[in-house]
Amino acid sequence: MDNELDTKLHNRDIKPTAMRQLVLEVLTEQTTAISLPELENIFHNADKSTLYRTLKTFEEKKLIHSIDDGSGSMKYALCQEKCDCLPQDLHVHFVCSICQKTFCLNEIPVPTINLPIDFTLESVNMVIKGICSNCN
Amino acid sequence: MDNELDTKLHNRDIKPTAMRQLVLEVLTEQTTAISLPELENIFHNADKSTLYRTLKTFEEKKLIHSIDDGSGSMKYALCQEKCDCLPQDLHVHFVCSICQKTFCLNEIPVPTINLPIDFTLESVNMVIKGICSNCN
DNA sequence: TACTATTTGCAACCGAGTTGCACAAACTTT
DNA sequence: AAAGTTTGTGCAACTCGGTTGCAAATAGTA
Repeated sequence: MDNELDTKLHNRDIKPTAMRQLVLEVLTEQTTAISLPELENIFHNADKSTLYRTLKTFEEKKLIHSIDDGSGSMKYALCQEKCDCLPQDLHVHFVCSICQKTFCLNEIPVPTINLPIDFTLESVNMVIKGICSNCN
Repeated sequence: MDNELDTKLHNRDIKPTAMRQLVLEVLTEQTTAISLPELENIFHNADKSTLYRTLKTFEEKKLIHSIDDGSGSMKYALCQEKCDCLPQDLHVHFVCSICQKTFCLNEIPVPTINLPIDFTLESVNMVIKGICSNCN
């Protein structure tokens, strides 16, 4: 017996505990990225460090990616199915200065940059701040 | 009597107190961006909140800009002479995963992004992580 | 000089993130 | 099934960057 969430977990080599299923379910429902404190509010009876470690595990296994949107708390969002979080997989993020929501602009890959000589690239965090379509 | 630092402060409408002159001097010496904790280490006898407020003032007056490089502490670096910190003034930043230093790539403006319909742009934070020329 | 505004220093606090440790649950091996 | 091992969870405590209130000090002004 293996629903869609369990499959996702299994595909990323994560054992499907109850906690993980619940967290993944919430993450799946979101249209915008979510933070650990927000997750704590949703699961107000769950333990902070368990949620924390759940996110860490998910991130390590590349089920989710983290976005430092400058809000003071890291945001997390589901990766695309075959994402490896390599530079070529990365997309631009957008944070709304009104509603504070953080969007994955999955259709917009991070632009290629010509780094100065002897600088090598590992990853890119590109966050655009502005006003989102809901608030505009 | 008005040295170069005082002129810089004056140009940005900041009263040149002793503390501010010292902090600006340190900022001017840096080739990479610096954080509040680092600044505290340099001025080990100065007060944290004074340094904090000094940076805030500098940033408000656009003498410096802040970079959220994902290290956990905000970094600060001098703005270009006529910078207004508008989107078209922004440049790419680079953080080295070995020496942890954060560089302003002043020659590299942040690329223009075509946002989805009804999204409006205010600012961009683009941080590239990799290995710098010193560590390569 | 007296008054007002600004800056500084101190202390205390907040909140996100993190860790150690003991207990619980799941999985292995016989 | 029992014993042993690995993995996950819950709790408490802590770190650290950032921030604020307030009073003392300093600078600027009438």
